[in-house]
Amino acid sequence: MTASPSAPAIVWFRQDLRLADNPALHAALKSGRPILPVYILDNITPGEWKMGAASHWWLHHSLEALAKSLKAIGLPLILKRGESGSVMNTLVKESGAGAVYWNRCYEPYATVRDATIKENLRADDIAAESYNASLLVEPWEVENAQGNHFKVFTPFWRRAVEQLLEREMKTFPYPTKANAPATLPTSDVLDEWKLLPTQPNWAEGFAHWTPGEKGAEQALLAFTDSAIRYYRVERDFPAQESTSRLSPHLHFGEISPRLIWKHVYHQLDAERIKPADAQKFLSEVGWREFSYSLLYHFPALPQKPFQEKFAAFPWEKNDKALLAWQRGMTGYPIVDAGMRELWQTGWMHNRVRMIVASFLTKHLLLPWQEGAKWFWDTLLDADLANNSASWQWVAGSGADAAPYFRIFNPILQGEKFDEKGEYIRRFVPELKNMPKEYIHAPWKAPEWILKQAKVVIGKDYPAPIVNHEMARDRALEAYKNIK
DNA sequence: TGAAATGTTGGGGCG
DNA sequence: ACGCCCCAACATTTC
Repeated sequence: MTASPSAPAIVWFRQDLRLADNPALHAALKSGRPILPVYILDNITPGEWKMGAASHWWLHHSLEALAKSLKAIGLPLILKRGESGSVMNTLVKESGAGAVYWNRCYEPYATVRDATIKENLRADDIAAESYNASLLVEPWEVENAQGNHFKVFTPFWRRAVEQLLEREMKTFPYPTKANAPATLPTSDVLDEWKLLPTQPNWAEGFAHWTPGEKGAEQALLAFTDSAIRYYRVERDFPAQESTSRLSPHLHFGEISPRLIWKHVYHQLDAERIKPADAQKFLSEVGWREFSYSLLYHFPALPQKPFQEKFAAFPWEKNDKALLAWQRGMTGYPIVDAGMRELWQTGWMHNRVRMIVASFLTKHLLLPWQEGAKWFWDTLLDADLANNSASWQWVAGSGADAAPYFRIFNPILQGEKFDEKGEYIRRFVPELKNMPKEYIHAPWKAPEWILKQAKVVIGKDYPAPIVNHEMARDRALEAYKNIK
């Protein structure tokens, strides 16, 4: 049986929680059918990569924002929970839908899941179409001369930019009005999903974020209006607010990378920013594209080392050390500040992410997968492609990765990038009175300095859980096993 | 998008 | 004036 043209079109929202430049929504509008927007909370299909606690917090607020925006153009948002395929099946039957549109997800479990759903829908004569809303280039579009996917970032991005400049970048306008079906399926109540923490409310420190499409747009405008000018130089200093902070918005698809690209070029054409500044920022967006390409071509990226030889690396197991790292109690102030920033704010500055990741994998010799899991649960911008690719990058096992022997010295990194210790003082308050000369290695401070700063090492602030020189030698020794 | 070890150079102290 | 040593300062190599 073929559904009538007046049968509703379901728009299945996933990681595209926006109305602007939303191809699936646009397709539904174009179809002329009544539109039924749906979000399915699927904590079954993703297996071990089901959404983490911090992401749940963001999702709650983002869905609230999405529902509000949809309402303003005349549409509801139907919330359902369960395994995507069977929920969709029920929804289609209940609503008598004639079409289902969605924007692609690229996680391995999602591509498999969505292919099956599409096949089943079409077998029932229901139109099913998917679109690209999340990436500047599809992961399969960027190939080298041999027709393979790139394993090095620079040539990848060069090729991608060439392609992007060759073609017109199409974006879809923000819709003004839409029609909903006369009868609606029942919706879950968002609050009953209990996505927000209650006791203890560990999300207090998340308050400065504004999830949702409007918050994303504000963040983009604020950044491209001024901070992008200093981004190239200042992005490495965690005490400054010089990065875009767009990552969670991008992950949830509250902003389209195409609109980011267009907006940066617009600023460039108006000569409000310099080409080098625009390029630097866009190349960071490019790393996201590169990560998606890697995950697409190497679906085991979240579990297995991209470079096979790392399968034999002698990682250790040490729950006590892992816990100290997670809690920001390693005794290395720059590491601890980062881990506490993560816990308190749901985000960590990129420079510090590299430092803490290097510390986990090289100073503690703990597997990068452990770090990836912790980030997955605590980051508001937790994104399977970015998270997996970046952890492998630091660990040395990834594509175009930092060589394993590039071991960060947490003291030097602190001195270089948080010279005055502002960032450390913000997140490690027990060191707030330490003079900058000793704040990066407080255990080396003379007795009278410690006394004056009211710090007893091992009591107020932990002694270093490993000795840097010893750890460095040990890491290099371990590396010899796989060289 | 490192750090440490090793090598080289050149100025100054000093016999 | 000269050679020698010391050691920053910088460069190169290695991990």
